[in-house]
Amino acid sequence: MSKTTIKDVAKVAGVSVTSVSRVLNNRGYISDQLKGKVIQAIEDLNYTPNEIARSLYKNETKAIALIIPTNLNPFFSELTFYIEKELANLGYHLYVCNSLNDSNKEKIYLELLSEKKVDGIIVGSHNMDIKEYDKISGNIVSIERKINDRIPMIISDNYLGGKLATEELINNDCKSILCITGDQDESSPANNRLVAYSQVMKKNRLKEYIYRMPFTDTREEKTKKIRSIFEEDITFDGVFAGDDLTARYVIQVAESLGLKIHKDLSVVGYDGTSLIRNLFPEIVTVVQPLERIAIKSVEILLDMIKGKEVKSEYIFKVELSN
Amino acid sequence: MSKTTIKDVAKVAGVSVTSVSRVLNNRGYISDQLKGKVIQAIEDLNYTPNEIARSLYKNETKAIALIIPTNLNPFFSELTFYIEKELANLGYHLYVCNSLNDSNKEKIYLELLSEKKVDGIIVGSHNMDIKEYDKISGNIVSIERKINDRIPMIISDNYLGGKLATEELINNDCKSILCITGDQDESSPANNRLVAYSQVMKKNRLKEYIYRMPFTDTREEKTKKIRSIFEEDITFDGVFAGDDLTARYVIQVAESLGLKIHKDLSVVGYDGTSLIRNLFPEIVTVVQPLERIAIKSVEILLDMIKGKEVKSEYIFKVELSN
DNA sequence: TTGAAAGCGCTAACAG
DNA sequence: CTGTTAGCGCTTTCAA
Repeated sequence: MSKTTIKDVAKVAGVSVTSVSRVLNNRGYISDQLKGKVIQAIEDLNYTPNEIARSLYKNETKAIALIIPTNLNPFFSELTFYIEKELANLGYHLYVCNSLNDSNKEKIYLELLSEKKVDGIIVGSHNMDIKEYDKISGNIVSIERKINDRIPMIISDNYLGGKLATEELINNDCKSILCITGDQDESSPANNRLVAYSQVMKKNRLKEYIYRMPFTDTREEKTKKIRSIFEEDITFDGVFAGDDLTARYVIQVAESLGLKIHKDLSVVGYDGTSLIRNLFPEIVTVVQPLERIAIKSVEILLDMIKGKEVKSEYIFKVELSN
Repeated sequence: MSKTTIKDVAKVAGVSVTSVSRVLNNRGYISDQLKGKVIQAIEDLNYTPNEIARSLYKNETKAIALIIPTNLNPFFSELTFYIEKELANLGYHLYVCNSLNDSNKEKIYLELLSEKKVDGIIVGSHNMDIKEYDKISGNIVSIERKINDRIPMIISDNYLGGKLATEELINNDCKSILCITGDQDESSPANNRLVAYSQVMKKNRLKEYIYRMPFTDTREEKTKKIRSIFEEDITFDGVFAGDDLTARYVIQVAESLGLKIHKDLSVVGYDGTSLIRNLFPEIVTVVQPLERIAIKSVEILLDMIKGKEVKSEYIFKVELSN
């Protein structure tokens, strides 16, 4: 928090601020002699350039914001991790913004862009009225979410995921398969999992059972709902859960009801984060290539910042665990 | 990303930039008439003040950095969540910095302070040579880590945690209790868990078994080590694990070896994050009041930024789950 | 009440 | 090769 500025360095080195700036940025003509003096002064004063001043001049902050519902969820936690890692490698820093599915909070975070505090935003959230995004200029990419035509989308192949999951359950001889999905709307890429489920079920002449469970439900709420589903007369022998946490809750409820997993009930989850797979290696799940998605998001965003043309959609394959 | 500046607003409103600044900051004398014109112009131009310029002038960024080993770990994930939440409430933004236990990375992140890109830093990491911190001026608080006398420390009562855990195992009639701990050095607060374990064991005339497992070990490495411990002749009937993930791995290995948890082997974990407790409600663990720790860290850091006096240590009680 | 002007720390024309 | 100087967009004395 030293107050040493480029002026102090210039004074101590006995040169102009320009010369200091030159060695700082290693740009422009400068004799080795001056350079030496400047470097010496910088060391003596333990000087660090003020990045804020640089940002103001360059109109560039080397900061990116990531807006997600909550980093408590392993999916977003892992996404955050890989994005931060990649950005750090490239000399950027990451603001993490938990919108908590509150469109008002999301809006406030988006202001980081117009306030010039960030060079770009990666959105993994989606609560704000989509139209609001139309007003916002600046560099934005979106993960697993279609926002508008100007905002590139990095997604995984949700249709394939839904297909793999449903087929896996059918291969396990399940006849009565419940699909638990989030409360996303039809335009959401995640909805394609549902489409795939329906198609595969139809093809196999099986009756569809769809249950919508809001993302925002707590563990207690989810568990309660799952319990009441299982306590109704329909006896499912397969569940395709919308995410791994839900899959785990289903397993907990089923076991508490005396069901044997794999034998009485097959469960397939979704996401396949390392944490969940470490904690519950036995879980069958659709694995998203999170690291690749993260790296691609960063790549696309930085391309946009550099003014390069980017495609409007990037799709990644998923696969079944094990 | 509009390029509208305060000058544009002034021009459109037909006033000086000073007046615009006045209404922006709601400070100083300004007639209602001028104020109205300015507000109108701001709306017409969809103007947002450039926070970077403000930061430069005020020498304050309203940004805080959190340096942790990795936000993949539920403990740090939850810490990040609560810190970000609290900061957002107070109008601050959070940079998340995963040091990956690499002292060089930690050093680079610390530069955020001297570059004036942040107003303060919360450190939950600890790899950098402690002496390096002495050179750093600026506002820093530390979580669960003694860095130096100038840096306040927010910790939980590790001694109490170790005591509760060991006593719980003894109450479960365990006679042969293994303590798995991290590779922290003796000055680390976490070391007090070990001290408590030793004292309680001694008091009960039980033989101590301590195993050090580096934080940085992967799940595979940890599992392998745990397996070889259990395959040796000593047959433990109790394990005090250094964190909940390790506890889970112990349980996995034990079950794979045909042991019944609770009956053949009792396990007590540490941390008690909501995620693990949701996923794994039956786990017995020492619960740290993470939200309170997070809020206190923010409070102390902001106090330091405001120039207030703060204590050098803040200790929080822990408790056993269930 | 209002505005002109200096300056936060830095970079980059432009002269020399 | 080196230095003077004009901003980057904003806030705040200080005069008017």
